[in-house]
Amino acid sequence: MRPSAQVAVVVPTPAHSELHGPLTYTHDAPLPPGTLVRVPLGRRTVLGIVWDHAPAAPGAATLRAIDEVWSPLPPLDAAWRALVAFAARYYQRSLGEVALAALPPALRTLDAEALARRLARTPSPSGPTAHEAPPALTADQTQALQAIESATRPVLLFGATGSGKTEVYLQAAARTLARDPLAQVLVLVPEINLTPQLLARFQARFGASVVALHSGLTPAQRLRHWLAAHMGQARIVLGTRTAVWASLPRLRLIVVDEEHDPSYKSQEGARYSARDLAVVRAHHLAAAGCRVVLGSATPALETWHAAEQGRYQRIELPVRMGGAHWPALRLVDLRQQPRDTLLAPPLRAALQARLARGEQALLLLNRRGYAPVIACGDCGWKSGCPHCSAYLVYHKRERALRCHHCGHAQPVPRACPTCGNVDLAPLGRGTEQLEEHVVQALAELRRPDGGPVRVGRLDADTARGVGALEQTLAAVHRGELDVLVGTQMVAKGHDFRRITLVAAINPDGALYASDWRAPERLFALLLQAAGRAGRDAAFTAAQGAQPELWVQTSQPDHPLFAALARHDYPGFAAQQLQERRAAGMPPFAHQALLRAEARQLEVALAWLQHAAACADDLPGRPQVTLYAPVPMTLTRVAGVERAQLLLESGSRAALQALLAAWLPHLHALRRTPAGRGVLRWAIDVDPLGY
DNA sequence: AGCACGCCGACT
DNA sequence: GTCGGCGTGCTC
Repeated sequence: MRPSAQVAVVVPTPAHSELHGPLTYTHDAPLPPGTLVRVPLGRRTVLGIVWDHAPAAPGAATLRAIDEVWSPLPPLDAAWRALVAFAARYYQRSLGEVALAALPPALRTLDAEALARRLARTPSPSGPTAHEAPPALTADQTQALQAIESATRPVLLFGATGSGKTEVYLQAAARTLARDPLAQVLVLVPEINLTPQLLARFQARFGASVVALHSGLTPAQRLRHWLAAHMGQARIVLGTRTAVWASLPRLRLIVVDEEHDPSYKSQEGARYSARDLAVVRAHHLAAAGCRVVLGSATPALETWHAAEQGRYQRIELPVRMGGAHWPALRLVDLRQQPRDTLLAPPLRAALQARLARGEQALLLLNRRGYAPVIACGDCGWKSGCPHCSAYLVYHKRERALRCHHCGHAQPVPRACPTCGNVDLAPLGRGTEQLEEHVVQALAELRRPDGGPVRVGRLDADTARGVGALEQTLAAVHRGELDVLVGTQMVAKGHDFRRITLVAAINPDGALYASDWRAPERLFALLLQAAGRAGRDAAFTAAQGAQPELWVQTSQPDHPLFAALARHDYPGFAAQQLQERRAAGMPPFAHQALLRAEARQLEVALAWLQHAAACADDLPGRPQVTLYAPVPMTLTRVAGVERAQLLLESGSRAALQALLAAWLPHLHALRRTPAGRGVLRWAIDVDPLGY
């Protein structure tokens, strides 16, 4: 058989490669776009995807032949390819990198034979097996459901904890599946291990037609679930941000739960936003009637702004909470307290009173370890990381100093390394110290049954290991722990029945932080944390307890707290948006970052300076502001210096045009003297933090 | 990114 | 005498 057709194939060429379009291969017949193939690339063979158009002039003198065609597998459809093509263009990555990263990693290791074996073992298509009966909806929920069904724009489902968003998702999914016997639904969640309840509820309602897609699965499970989605057997796919890439040939509804959550933004590789791509994906499928629902109690300001402008349709679910009260806000002015106060007297008294009555409490402190740094009182030495521009955190129980950025660990020195002083003191507070402090402060206290108060801690340190997280949460749930101390991970989605007091020990970092998105995140965290209190209305009522949210702060007059006291997200958002508009910040401007890494900071900065110079005269340049290159806030991590250059424009099109035209110049810089010593560089479109 | 080829230091 | 350090270059 003589090769007679030229076929465009997308292969995994990384962003740094200058091969960013499809490559041309030969085959004995044309192949439909979306077909998976194995092709030779250099000295290896790789997985590739047949793409839509063969380039007019292949860039290579001699073309090579496709090795293997995976014909048993249906091609990836046009809508999937459109999503990948959009993301590659928008986030300035190569088509191949995005397309291949969107497939389950295990697929890349298969050959045609192994694939055939696997497909033979896939189960027969399963419809949604009716299990648990859906509960009756409230009037508000019914209205929300109807609005979703008739929506022609993305829907923002704005509703607090306890307003019944999940039931709306479930019934919207049920109606979508009922309307079209082949329809598929995609549900995105921030972190699957923190929301196992949602998966459980979907499985209880829809049975085996629900599959999960997230990084906690084994490679084989992930592949099986991906194939089930691709073959149309899975009717509902529930997963984390990577699930936005799932091949779903009959996708008709996308739900993005907790849409404001920063974990939807990928921070390495292609820096995509799964929430934004979900909106794009639904838009591509608008003609087929696909809807997208973004749900949150504290939407991202970008999303809120889009709703204000009418680009998204806002649907509000009023809080019901089964008659329970919204927690009252109690502020402690830390300026009136001694430095480094952990529990101010009024908070301590409130805590003791609650525990003595048999209620539970949740204490939030966003720093793990015992103290964020140890210092010498004589010479001023501080425990800096040898590889990062950060302090080593003191972990008392481990007797170690640990870097939370590069993983460096060392024993705690007996004496100051510079002056020999043996009196080294921990500075600042972490969850480990808070736990110790709370245990001491409550040692004398007795619960109504006469037992001692039991204190538990939940952070990345105690949650390590299989099931550790679930065990602690279950212990709180069963009432075996009275106080739970932890980082923000305790605020997410858990249902603690008897918690009536939630306290943020010192969240001020977010108010001083140079990160201008910090207030938005803090508001979301505190509102979410407050939602943990008073969940069990019957218990709260029987106790005669008004649930409380305590915040210790040295800025009690910050407008954030006034809005929080009123439980007023719209008010908070209006105030923040006004500030953003005045300062010309997103969502009133569009941003991108060029980041560079090198062994020496000067090298990274100089490269960015050269990069800025090449941007002159490019399309879009007049409408884009390029700021001066600066070191990142955390300059050095694991021995690598990092710097960045911010680009900002009122016009997304101008920014996109500039970035696209800039990329070849940036690649070319690699071969110039300016490129020497630059380890890596990357463009981050719509960056979250910097 | 892989994965080669390609020239200079401490080991079986 | 080799094993191996990562510098530089290529992949239809």
